Amino acid sequence: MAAATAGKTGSARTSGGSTRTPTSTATASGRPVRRLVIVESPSKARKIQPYLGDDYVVESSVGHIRDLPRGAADVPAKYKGESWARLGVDVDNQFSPLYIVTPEKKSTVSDLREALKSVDELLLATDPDREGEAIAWHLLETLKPKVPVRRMVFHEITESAIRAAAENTRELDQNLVDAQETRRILDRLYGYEVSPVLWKKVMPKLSAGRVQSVTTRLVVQRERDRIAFRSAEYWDIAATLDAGAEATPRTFGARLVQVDDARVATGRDFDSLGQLKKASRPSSGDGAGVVVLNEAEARRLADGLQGRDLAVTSVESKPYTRKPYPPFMTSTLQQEAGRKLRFSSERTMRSAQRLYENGYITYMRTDSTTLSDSAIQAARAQARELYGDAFVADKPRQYTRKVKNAQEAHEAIRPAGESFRTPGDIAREVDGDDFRLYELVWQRTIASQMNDARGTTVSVRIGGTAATGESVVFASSGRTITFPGFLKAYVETVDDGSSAQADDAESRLPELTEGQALTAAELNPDGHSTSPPSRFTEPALIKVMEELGIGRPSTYASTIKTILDRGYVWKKGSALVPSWVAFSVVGLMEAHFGQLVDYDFTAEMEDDLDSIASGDDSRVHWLNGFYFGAENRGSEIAKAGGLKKLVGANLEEIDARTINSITMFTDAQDRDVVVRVGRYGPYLERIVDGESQRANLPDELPPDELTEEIAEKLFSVPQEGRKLGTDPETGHEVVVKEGRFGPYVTELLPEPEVPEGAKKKPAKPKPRTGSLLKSMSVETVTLADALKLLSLPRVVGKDPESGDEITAQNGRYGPYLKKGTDSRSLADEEQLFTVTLEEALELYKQPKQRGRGRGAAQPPLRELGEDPSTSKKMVIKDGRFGPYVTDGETNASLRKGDSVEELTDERASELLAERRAKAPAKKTTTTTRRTAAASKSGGTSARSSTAKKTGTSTTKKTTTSRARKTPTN
DNA sequence: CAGTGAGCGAGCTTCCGCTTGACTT
Repeated sequence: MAAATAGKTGSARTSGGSTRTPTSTATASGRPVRRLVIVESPSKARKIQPYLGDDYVVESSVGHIRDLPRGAADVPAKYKGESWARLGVDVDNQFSPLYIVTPEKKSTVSDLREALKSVDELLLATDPDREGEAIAWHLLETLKPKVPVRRMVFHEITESAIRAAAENTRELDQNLVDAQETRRILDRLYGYEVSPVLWKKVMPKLSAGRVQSVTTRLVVQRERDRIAFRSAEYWDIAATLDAGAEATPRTFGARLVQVDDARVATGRDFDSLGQLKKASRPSSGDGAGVVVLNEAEARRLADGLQGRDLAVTSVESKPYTRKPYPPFMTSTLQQEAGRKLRFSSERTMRSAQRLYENGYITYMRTDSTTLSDSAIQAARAQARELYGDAFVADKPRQYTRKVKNAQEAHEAIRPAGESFRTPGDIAREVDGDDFRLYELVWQRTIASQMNDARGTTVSVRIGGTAATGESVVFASSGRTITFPGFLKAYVETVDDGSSAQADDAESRLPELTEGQALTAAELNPDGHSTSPPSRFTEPALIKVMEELGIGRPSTYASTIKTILDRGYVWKKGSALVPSWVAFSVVGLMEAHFGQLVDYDFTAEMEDDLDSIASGDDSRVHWLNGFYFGAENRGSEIAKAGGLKKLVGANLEEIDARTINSITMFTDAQDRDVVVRVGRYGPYLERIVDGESQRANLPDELPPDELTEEIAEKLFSVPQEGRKLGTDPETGHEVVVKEGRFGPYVTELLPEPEVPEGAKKKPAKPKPRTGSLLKSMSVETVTLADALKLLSLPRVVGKDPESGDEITAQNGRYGPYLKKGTDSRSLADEEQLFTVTLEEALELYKQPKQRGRGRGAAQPPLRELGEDPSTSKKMVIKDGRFGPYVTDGETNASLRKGDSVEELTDERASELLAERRAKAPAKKTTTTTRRTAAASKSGGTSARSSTAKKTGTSTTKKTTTSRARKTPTN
């Protein structure tokens, strides 16, 4: 049963009005009080049960049990006709949400109801965070318990903590529940209002959302930076200096850092576009500034320094200490498993889930780095045992963190238990991914309780004067680690493509003193070029998501899966590359929904949710601002007039053609080279002599590799398809191609010879073409198939009465016969080649019929009874769009979940009633209205705006903007 | 991105977060 509630009632109070705390231990009859405890996770329930004993029954909700309906199919009949049914939120009535028990949770809910029957009290022990509070409230609303209810919270799963939590319960925090509900509704409104804009303007089935859209934007922006990047070259001198025979090591490396008063530029002086940063330019007033050496200068200097005296001008020694890293939380685990083990975040989470369920590690979806006291003791004990006292930190280390949106409902991820099993201990039980991940968690946890690594860093500067007069300074630094501390147990891996040094890397310098003379064993001019910012890997992207506070531990992996599934991003090795569609979508969002893809949007939302949780703001007030707008307060989107207005205005204003055109650069003739995102994938276009020139873009070409050079190459490749062979009759080559209307075969005609003295080129003859039949595919079509297709239309014969020729051909709506302007559909494609004149004439004898099968009317799939409301006989028929029920006047498609065999008369009647409610007008008016609507949406759709037909039906704005654009194209 | 003649039941796609099995290949 779908439990629907529109809006909250006063029943959201716990303990049924009772205020007794702590709860009593016995019933009036003297029997011990039995309590049902509901947690979120089944394995947590198993773990807690023994701590609480026989008077408690511990069950789990397995996450959320109710949610907004996913789509129309989930909406209970009662609300189907409502204007807000699509959203599942009654925006005009206090944003009342419609909650239904999630289909897969129905059995969980009935199990919980059953368990509730035998207890005297209910303890809602869901996680101590916003979502957990909401789950508790949903349980209360759904189970409607008759017994007292209390909220139980704990942050640690130990016997004492659990027992204490059971004794110190509280009431449900309605404000916190409100904050969660606000978050849920905001996400629904954002996702379900903005996604349809993308369907109309870019492509069907695309999606937008608070988390995925910003994440996609990050990847697109990085690619844009890479495209804009221009590599810069800078030089310095790498010297090998000799400290004399006594020194160890005798020689060491140093680099030129200064010439006269100017600092020699290094990679850090260049920005993300590869250009010298403003602050580093000589004109910035920063002393004598920075000098970028070129090759000639570097060589000249190196030559001028040959054999010159060098001397140590300063030696600076500083202690090096490095603190251990905090224990893992979800994001850092995914990052390190990605870097060290090369696991995708999904693979990491799958493995972690197994380890958790089998009792090897603590809960794996957490944003906390906190360890329980017993875990700290266990880690210290094990570190002591393995590495000795000196390696264990003097005092227990606790890692608190203040990170955006942290809810900290769980512990850090660590080995489970009061004492840890070493990887060796579990090697027999666990292998593969799970073993390697456990080892990682174990090492990191142990290391977190160990001592700092200590050592020394030494910075040396060496001066000299070149024969040509310049004074130069070389620099060198060394790091020695005298006490490795935690590094002995665990070293974090450095990101791919990062210039950072691992924490345990050492480099030794000899003992040097100020004034000490040195000689240069080698002076090598050294050229460098700046490199573009590297692409995101999954771990790197998750790190940024976490820093921006977008997404939650339970969703990092699934968000990445979503943007992969939608085709916004694809993987090249471990790098994430944005698709051209992503460029279109992000471009649209930035231009028209800028507030929604602002990197700070979630952070601001979290602040606002906090004020709802603290009671300073209300759910309805906030949502009103977000959806309907508010002038003086609230988010940027509220000031912009609210989401609803924005979506409406943008549907009219956004020009699909502009959105789906990504101008890359201008070619040598100053023509814009544009990537167009079309229905059949992206292609390149430019206007040459007033004509559009197009080229296919290879699927595997990352946007930043589309250089001018490559573009020229692509343009020069003829639009060729797969060659099938040569037509023996004409000698023309036959190819199969993907076209605007799907796959087709065509012949390649030889270039016509231009007769001498001819002023104009002769008109090009048109090649024969033919769409593939349904039974054929681009991959498997043969030359024989192609020749058959090219032989169409086939002359079937002449109508003896009129003398008109009857032909069989393949058209827009499939195979058909044509006689003048009169046509008849053929039942199957094979008939194109086999139908005889007699059969054709037989077909023409029958009047043109709609919905006909092979001449006879299609029998219904199933007969139903009479519609109780109209007393009309109902039948189920099969149509173009699948089975539908009809009473002769109204037709209604069967929905998801309806089956032809099991459809009841009641359900059929309901479907018909719904259909009637939607289109109450009479036939004629319905037709005109539908036509109008169709041409309107056609005018704004990406697909049609590129097709010729819509020229007349495009909106004024589209037309003007296209007209304006034409000259530049 | 090829160009080829109808008339007609469309309905669905999509969000973020919280949790695991029960399905089939």
